[in-house]
Amino acid sequence: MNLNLYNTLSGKVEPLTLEAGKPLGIYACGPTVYDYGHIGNFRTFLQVDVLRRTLKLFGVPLRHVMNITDVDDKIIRNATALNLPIGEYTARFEKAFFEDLDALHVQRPEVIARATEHIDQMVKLIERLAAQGAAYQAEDGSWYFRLAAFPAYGKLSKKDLSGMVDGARVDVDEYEKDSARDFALWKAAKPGETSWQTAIGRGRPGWHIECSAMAMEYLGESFDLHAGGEDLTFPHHENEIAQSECATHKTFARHWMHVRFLLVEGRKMSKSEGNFFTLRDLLLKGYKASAIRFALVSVPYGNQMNFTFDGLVEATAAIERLRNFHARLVAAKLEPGATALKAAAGHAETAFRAALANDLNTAEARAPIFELVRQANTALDKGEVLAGDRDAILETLLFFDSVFDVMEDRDAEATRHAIEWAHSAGRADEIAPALLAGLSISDEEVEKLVAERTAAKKMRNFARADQIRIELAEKGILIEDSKDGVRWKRK
RNA sequence: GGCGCGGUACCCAAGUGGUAAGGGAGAGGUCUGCAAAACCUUUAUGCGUCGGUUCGAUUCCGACCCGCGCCUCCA
Repeated sequence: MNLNLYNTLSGKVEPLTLEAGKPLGIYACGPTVYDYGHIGNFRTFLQVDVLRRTLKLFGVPLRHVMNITDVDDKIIRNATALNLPIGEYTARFEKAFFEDLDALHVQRPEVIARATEHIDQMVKLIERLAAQGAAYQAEDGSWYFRLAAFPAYGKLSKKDLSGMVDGARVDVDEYEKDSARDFALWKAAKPGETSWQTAIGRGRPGWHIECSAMAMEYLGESFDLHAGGEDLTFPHHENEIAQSECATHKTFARHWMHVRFLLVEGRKMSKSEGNFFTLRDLLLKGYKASAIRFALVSVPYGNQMNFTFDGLVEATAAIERLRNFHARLVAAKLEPGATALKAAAGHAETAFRAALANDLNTAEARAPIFELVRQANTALDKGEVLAGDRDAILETLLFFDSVFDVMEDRDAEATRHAIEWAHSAGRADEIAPALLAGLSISDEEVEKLVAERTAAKKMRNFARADQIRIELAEKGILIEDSKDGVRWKRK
């Protein structure tokens, strides 16, 4: 199946085309590792994860590159304040970033590229630009890209530069640029700052050049798809296009995907609004990683999403519904054969794939899955499900989960990590009491009490049975009796 | 100011020129020792407002109101 994806460059939904024999090349802008990631960051990474999982579902071989920006102004400032080498500072946050991605089940890209490990490639690219007069060095030793060298500038963000006057809203006094809109390719070393000695002088790379250089290094001078948050459209991606296409005279990325920002409780997320949350904040409040993933992924990437705590509660309930159904289906004792349900499962899968193919419409993709769950539950109630139906339904769920990845309950691990981190980071007071209650009882102890309750029930000692259930409920353990046995789970 | 996006039930959220997916929540019911889970019924003659085009608009066009984003380094 072909994926139709909105292309910022053309302003239209277009099929993502493959070059014969080559894996699809994707470059997705990664984090600047200067702090813990917030949910806005993760919305973008999660939506790119949906993209890569959808392509894999469609059988498309991938080469997905993500950069790590591990040198920039904020990093230097923060590391200096802590009196740390920047490498030590960034390593800490890079590690945290990948822990967070793991908690959210974001798959690793094929290539992870650190800016500081590609200085050479950046310098060569700047030299290439300089050779044709598109880059120049200012008196302080910094290098700039000459916007005048690239007339197509603005084609991605649809900006008309002729209306923009130098100096109007631009800081012109800091460096000696030919035009205020020229952007930095290379920043001359300042005393005490991290820098590299290179053929173009001592200094450090500008932000935009790293993505151009690393994308070309791993995907070639022209590649399939470039993705990132919507804020990057301008100036970051526009600048990448300018410097790359100026250097190579080739189309840089053919397709551009931008993930829209989220709002938190209806407002732009900001520290001053008090609605700024890292993943860790949410885990410590007791929200499950799977619920956060499901909530962040369920609104299509092209739509602004409103992230709310009610939404997390809802996502938790929706996932429960799926997991309950899955467990019920697997445990059911079924006769061989198949009914119309088998075909229904196939239709649900077709609708699921079609929704994703339609510009990654995750909201639309969920619907047929939930519909199938209801149909199958109804049939299970009536005892009408046969083994062949189950096989087909489980297969559909597998495809669904290959993209959404919320069926298997691996939440306790992410929560436990967050709690350990809170202790080490001096934030133990932020851990929700309910989480601590849940930790106070092991699986073995739960099993023992559940067995005792089952025995008590058998002897019609309902008082004791209820007492155990209440006791467990206080620790966040839910017990469910069914014809096929007793099941328990952590809330 | 320039460019762009959106306003769908109690909440979240798809969608379509021909009469409103899905999830959550609420209410009633079935099942159950009690629960939980599950199922059934129910909750928008209505899709920001006002006009227009059309046999017919929530869907197209216009105006207005409201919210949001980008406009030099925030995903």
